[in-house]
Amino acid sequence: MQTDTICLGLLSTGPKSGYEIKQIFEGPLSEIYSLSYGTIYPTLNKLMDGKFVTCKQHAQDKKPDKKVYTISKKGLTLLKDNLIIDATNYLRSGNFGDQVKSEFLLLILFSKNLSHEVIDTILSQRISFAKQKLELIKYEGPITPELDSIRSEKASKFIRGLATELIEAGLKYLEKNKGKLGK
Amino acid sequence: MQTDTICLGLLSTGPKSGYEIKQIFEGPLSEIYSLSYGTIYPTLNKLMDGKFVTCKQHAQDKKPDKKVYTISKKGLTLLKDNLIIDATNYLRSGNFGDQVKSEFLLLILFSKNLSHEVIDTILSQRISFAKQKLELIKYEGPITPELDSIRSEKASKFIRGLATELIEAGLKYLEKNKGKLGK
DNA sequence: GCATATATATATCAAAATGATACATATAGC
DNA sequence: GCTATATGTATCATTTTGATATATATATGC
Repeated sequence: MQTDTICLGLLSTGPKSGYEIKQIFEGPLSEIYSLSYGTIYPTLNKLMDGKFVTCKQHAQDKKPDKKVYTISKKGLTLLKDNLIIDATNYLRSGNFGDQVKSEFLLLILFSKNLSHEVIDTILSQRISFAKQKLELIKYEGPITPELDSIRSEKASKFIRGLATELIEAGLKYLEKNKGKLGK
Repeated sequence: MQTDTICLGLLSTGPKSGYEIKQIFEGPLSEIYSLSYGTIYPTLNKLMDGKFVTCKQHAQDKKPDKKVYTISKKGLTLLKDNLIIDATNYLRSGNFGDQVKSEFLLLILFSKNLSHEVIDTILSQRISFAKQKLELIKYEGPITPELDSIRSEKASKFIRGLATELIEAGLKYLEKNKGKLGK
């Protein structure tokens, strides 16, 4: 999916700055996708050039201006068109485009070359990491309005539910099978 | 994790060609990681330059020569050194480096902009896709020797078990909740 | 009180990776 | 006989990353 489409999709749930888009990928969407500043800022500028978004500069005393982007009518049209194309390509290719790169699992795969102590540490660190993730994802308390506009979407709840199930399944497996790897 | 380390790790389970490395990322390791030819071939050449691997060219009549790479002693040392560094960085950073980019979940996230029919199709296509994946991952029948050298590793079985649990959990969730998204 | 770390905020860029394409042939299906 | 897929290596423009720079405010610890 093009970065343009992803940014427009996020802006379709409410106006946001580049920094806030990045925050979303570090928080609520970290199980789904990621984008770096080097991709986000140029994309927002490109969307500005094409009038797919508008920008309001909020002066903040002593902090750099906050540039809040709002999707335009033209942008919303582009978003819908692009999503339909993406969905159609999906269905045709039979490839759902999920890209997973897990350094944890690579370390496990190559664990023959590591000592048992290191492997044990990696596994237990991973388990506590997964528990933290679960706490974070289940958190329902107060949050910034920008992040909340994502969190309250029906689709977002669907995805959080799925992510929760996946993390729990992984956690359960690791706790049950961690002994089978080392010795 | 550096591409060098990943290729060395795969070669540590037996000699392989660039094409076979790619095949592994399309098949048994598709749940873990991916690499393109544009990354694999230059990396193998770089490893050759540094004498971390050796290469035997098998002439095949009418097909291009098959270049089979074997890890050297120097390469095995580098692999172990790099893995320890990676494991240590992991533990220090608290970041397990998993990178997930799911176009499927993005489509779901932005599904407000799609028709119910398209959403339903995406969901049911995804469900049958997951079922295919499960069949593939559970397959224990005959396979090329190169792929088998990966499959028979203890770590590999651990990872396949984990992948199976994750896919099953996701499948169960989708089947149970698919109705909650559309209407 | 002072130093250090973290959060807010945008921007840039070298290095790395992708995705597409090119080339050449064999086999399998229709 | 045609077309699609599989085997196999290689290249390259475009995209993305990951690190860094810049600037300030606030919170934490000693």
